Amino acid sequence: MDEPDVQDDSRKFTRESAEYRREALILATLDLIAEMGVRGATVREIAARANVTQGLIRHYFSSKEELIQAAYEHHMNTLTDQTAASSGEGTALSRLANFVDASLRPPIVDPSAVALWAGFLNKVQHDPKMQRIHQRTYNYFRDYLEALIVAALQECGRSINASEAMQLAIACNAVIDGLWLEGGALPDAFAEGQLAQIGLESVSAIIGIPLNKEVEQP
Amino acid sequence: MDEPDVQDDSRKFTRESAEYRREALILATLDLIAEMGVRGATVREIAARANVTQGLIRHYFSSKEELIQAAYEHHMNTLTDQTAASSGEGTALSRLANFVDASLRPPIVDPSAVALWAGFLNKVQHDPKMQRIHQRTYNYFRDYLEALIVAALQECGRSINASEAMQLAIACNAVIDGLWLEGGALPDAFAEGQLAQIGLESVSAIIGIPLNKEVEQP
DNA sequence: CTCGCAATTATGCAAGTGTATAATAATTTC
DNA sequence: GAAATTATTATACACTTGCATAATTGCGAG
Repeated sequence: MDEPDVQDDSRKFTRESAEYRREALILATLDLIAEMGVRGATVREIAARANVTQGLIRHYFSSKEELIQAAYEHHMNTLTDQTAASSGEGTALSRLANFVDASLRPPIVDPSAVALWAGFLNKVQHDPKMQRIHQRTYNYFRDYLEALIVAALQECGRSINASEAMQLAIACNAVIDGLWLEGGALPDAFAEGQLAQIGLESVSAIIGIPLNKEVEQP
Repeated sequence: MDEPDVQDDSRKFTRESAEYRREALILATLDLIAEMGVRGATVREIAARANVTQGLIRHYFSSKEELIQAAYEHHMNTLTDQTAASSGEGTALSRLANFVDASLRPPIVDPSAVALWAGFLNKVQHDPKMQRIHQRTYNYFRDYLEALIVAALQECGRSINASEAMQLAIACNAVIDGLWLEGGALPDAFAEGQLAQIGLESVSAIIGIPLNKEVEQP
């Protein structure tokens, strides 16, 4: 008797770093909210998916609310990081095109991503702390887009004032968001690349500059 | 003692038509989902807000799930009805302008409306019946918009093929949806009329026709 | 090597959940 | 106007929820 278990040795659990456990819990939470909505993200489910028992959540977060806030912040940071990476190098025009294109393809366009957004919305509308995170991320995106637009226009020898720039950024941001939303909500309604193409053409039309994603040639 | 109650006579309840009760329950459900998310829309809360006891829900709907489906369908029908009414009479150009304008002002742009949309999304993604309702409404909007766009272009002596028309409709729909979303999610971030103005300019740019909402003069 | 401490599990609880069933009372029917 | 009907209420139940507290157990310090 007492033979060691098939894979594990007979330890009942292993200690992990606080960082590792926190992240595991946060990722499990995001997964569950995307899949089943906040309603389905119960402490027991979260704990199970993170391979711990439910008591541990209270050891790392003083309440479920705090865990959800942490998860939201984590998610939003991931989003902005992905964005910053997407537009890469090159002329302002090509960076803008890359940004639009990347925003309208997987993994950004994805049913889970939209589900996650929707799952958080209620909390965002009611909890001031989450409101701040939301506003910060939205502003980050819009300002980023605005800078790209202004730079692209300048490259074409055109210049606009601050108010016009903001309006263009709001409009372009809206096209992207709208397409993102529809692509995530109706995944089978659009062909591959269709959203990106429509997005590029729409942004082109709005800012008045022809805009083509660079086709990289070997 | 035993004086009759202030307003009511001493009846313990009054019977109402099935139609009235069903609608009351549905409206209570929509209110609650908008306010607190699906999570907050419990049978007891719904019943309380509809001024009945919880048992009655099961008398009109075989399950809570069915009530929620009915509520969703009701909501979507309301949306399409409002839309059809918004664009009114006149030239195709002015009808298109009116449609865009109405879609980007209250009561369409409204935090509760966005909250409602978000609250339903999970169910929509998982329940085939709700998926069908969603798809039907989305198609309705897009086709409606597409027809307006084609007519407006024709009025200007331009014509496009079916594929181009669909792309323009998708793009315009996306701008509207995106602006709608942002206006509902960040109510204080936009001045009155700003969303409508940006929407009109963006749609103008996308379809390549100057488009101004008619200023009605007395 | 063993001891102490913190990470982790185990157990319990009160409140809230959807649903089922029985009891009541308002309206209709004859 | 009494009886049948059924809309409505009242009560109960099994289950889930978040949270609290106690009991373990892995692991590093001495």
